[in-house]
Amino acid sequence: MNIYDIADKAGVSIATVSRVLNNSTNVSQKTRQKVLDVMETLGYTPNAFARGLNLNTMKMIGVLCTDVSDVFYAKAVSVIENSLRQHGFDAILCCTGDNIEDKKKYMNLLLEKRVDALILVGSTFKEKLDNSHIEKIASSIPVIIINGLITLPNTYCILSDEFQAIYDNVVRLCHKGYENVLYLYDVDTFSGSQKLNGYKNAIKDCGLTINNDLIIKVPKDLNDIKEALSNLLKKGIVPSAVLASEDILAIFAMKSLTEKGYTIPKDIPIIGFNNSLLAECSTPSLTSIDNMVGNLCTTAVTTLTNVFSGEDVPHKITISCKLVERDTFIP
Amino acid sequence: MNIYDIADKAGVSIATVSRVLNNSTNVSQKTRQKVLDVMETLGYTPNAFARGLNLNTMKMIGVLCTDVSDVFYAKAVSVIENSLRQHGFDAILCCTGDNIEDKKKYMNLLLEKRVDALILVGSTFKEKLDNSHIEKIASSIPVIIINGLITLPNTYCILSDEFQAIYDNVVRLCHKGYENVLYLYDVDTFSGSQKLNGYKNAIKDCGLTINNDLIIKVPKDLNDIKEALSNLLKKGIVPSAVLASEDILAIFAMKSLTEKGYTIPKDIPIIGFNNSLLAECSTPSLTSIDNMVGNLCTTAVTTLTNVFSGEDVPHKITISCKLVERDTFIP
DNA sequence: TTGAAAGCGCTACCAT
DNA sequence: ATGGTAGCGCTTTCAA
Repeated sequence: MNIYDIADKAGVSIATVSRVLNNSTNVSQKTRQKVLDVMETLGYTPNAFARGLNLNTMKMIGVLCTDVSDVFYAKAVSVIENSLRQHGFDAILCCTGDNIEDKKKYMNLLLEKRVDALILVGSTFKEKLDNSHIEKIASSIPVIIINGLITLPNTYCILSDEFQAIYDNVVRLCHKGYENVLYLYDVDTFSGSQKLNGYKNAIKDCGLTINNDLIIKVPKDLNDIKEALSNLLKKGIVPSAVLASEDILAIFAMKSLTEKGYTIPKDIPIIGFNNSLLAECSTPSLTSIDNMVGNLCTTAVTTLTNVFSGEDVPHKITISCKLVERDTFIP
Repeated sequence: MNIYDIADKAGVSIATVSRVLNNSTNVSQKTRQKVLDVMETLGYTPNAFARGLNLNTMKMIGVLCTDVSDVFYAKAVSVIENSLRQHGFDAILCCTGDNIEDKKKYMNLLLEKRVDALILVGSTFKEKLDNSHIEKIASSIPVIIINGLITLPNTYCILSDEFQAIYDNVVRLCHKGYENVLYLYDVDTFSGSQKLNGYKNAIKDCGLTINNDLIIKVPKDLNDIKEALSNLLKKGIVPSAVLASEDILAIFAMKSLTEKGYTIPKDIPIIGFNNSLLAECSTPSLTSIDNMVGNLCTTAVTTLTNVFSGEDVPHKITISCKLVERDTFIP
C-alpha cells in the first residue's frame, strides 16, 4: 500500500496526501481529516526508504563502541539511545571489538547506510593515529567522540576529565601518607593514557619518583591480577594504596590482596573508576571515581542536535568527575 | 555523486554500474575493473535509500529490550548485534523501558523504518496479553522473542529453561536438607513467572508446603532487600538457603545476611541467576545459574536467517541452563 | 487549497 | 556483454 492508494480512496491527489503526511499547513481541515481517516482504516505506514531517498536522511545515528557487554559502554549506549530517541533519531548499534581495521570497516558500513552522524564511544583511536579515516567521514557527517580527542573539522569531543580525577585522588592519597600508590590499568586508549598521565603527574607533583613497578598493565582477569600482585609482593613491594582505571580491576585487586592476608581498607585502601554497579556489589563496597557517563552522553546528543541546527558548537567539552565514597577508602 | 556520474566517467551505462555494484556475473572483467577504478577514485558510496526503495529492505533488524544498561540485556544485545552483523544485518537498538504503551510506540517506529524483523529480548509481555499488537507486526515481518512465549504465526520463541533450572536447584537444596529456601525475585515477566513456578513446583514435589513468607518480591535495591530480610527475620523465620532470580538480588541478600551476622555459605548457602560478571566480583563469589544468554541469542539470529531463507523453523526452541559453582554454594 | 509532474538513485527487465 | 528504461514511493516546485 502506498500514497497512491490513499489518494485514490480519499479522492485527492498524492500531493495532498504527502502534505497531510508532513503536517503541511496548506491543507483544509476537512481534507486532512478525510485523508487521515483513510490512512487509519487502511493501516497505512509510509515508506521510510522513499522518504529517505527524497530527504536524504532516515534520522538514524551510528553508535560505535568496542563492546556493549562492558558495563561502562552499556550504560553509555543506554543513555545515548534514549537521548537520541527523544530527539527523533534511531540508534544503529555497532560493536566493533578492538581491531582497528574492523572499526574502519564498520564505520564504512554505517556510512553506506547513510546515517546522519556517528557517535564514537570510548574510541581506542589515539591522537595522531588514523585520523585520515575519521577525517573522510567527518567531511560528510558530524562525528561526536565521547572520551576521545581528535582535532578535525566537524568532529566534536565530549570528555570526562579523567586526568584531573586521577591526579586529584593520587595527590589526596599522598597527602594522607599513602606514598606507594599502585596504579592498575588495562588498555592504552586515549582515556587510558589520560588517566595514566594523571597518576604520573600527581606522583611527580608530590615530590615523589615514579616507580614503574607500581604501574601495572593487566587484563581484566582475576588470575592475571593475582599473579601480577604476587610478583609485586615477591619483589618486596607492598603498595600502600591501590588506584585502578576501572572498577573491575580494583575489585579483583581487592580479592587478591584479601587472599594474601591484607585487610581492605585498613591495610590498603582501594579506589576504582567508573562507579559502576560492581562497586556497589563488592565487599567491602568500592569507593570509586564517577566519570559521569550519563552527563557525558546526554551532552553528546545535545551537541549533535546543536550541530544539526547549525549552531556554533565548541569542539571540545570537558566534564569533571567526582569521587563516590564507599567502604574501601574514606577520605 | 551517483550511479550516473560513475557511468559517465567510466563510459558505460548505469545498468552496467549497477551490475558491478551487485556483483552480477554479466560484466566483462575489463569493464568491471574500469568501473571499480572510477568508483575508487571518486570515493563513491551507493545510496542505501534508493537501494532499499527497490529491494524493499535495508537489511536492518529492530532489537528491543527494556534497558541495555542492565548486565543481562547488555550481554544479550552484544551477542545479537555481533551475530546479526555476521549475517550482513545492522541492529537498530530500542530500549523501551517497562511501559507497555511505550513499547508499542517504539515497535511502530521500527516498523516505519521498515526493519526486516524484530527481536524482542526478555519481553515483559505475558501470554494472552496484548498479543494483538504483536500479531499485527508479525503479519508483516518475523518476530523473534528471547525468553518470552507468544504463540502466533510468524513468531519464534527462543527460551532458556528457567523453570527447570530453578526447579532442579530447589530440589537439590531440599534433598541436602535446606528446606526453608527463600526465593527472591523482582519482576513478573514471562521469565519471572517461569522461575517462580519452578520454585513452587519444586517445593511441592519435595513434599513441602509453600510458605509465602519465603517468596519475596523486591526491587534491585540494597536497602529494600535489607528491609525485606529484616522483616522476615523479625517474624522468626530464618531461611536455610537463598535462591534469587538475578545475581544482583542474591548479592544484596548476601550483604544483608552477612551484616546480620550470618556466614555465607556456612550458615546460609546462596544461589544467583544469570552468571553475570557480578557473580565473579562478589565476596564470597556467587554460585549462579547460567542462562546461556550467548547460546540463546546466536540461536535467535540463526533462527531468523532460517526464516528469511524460507526454511521450516520450529516455533519454540528451549535451551537448558547450567549451574556454575562458586563459593556461595557447593553442591 | 489542490493537482500535475519532475525528480531522488537505484534495480531489473527487455532489447540488442 | 551492454544499454535503454520503467518503476520503487515519496517530496517539492510550479500552475491553476
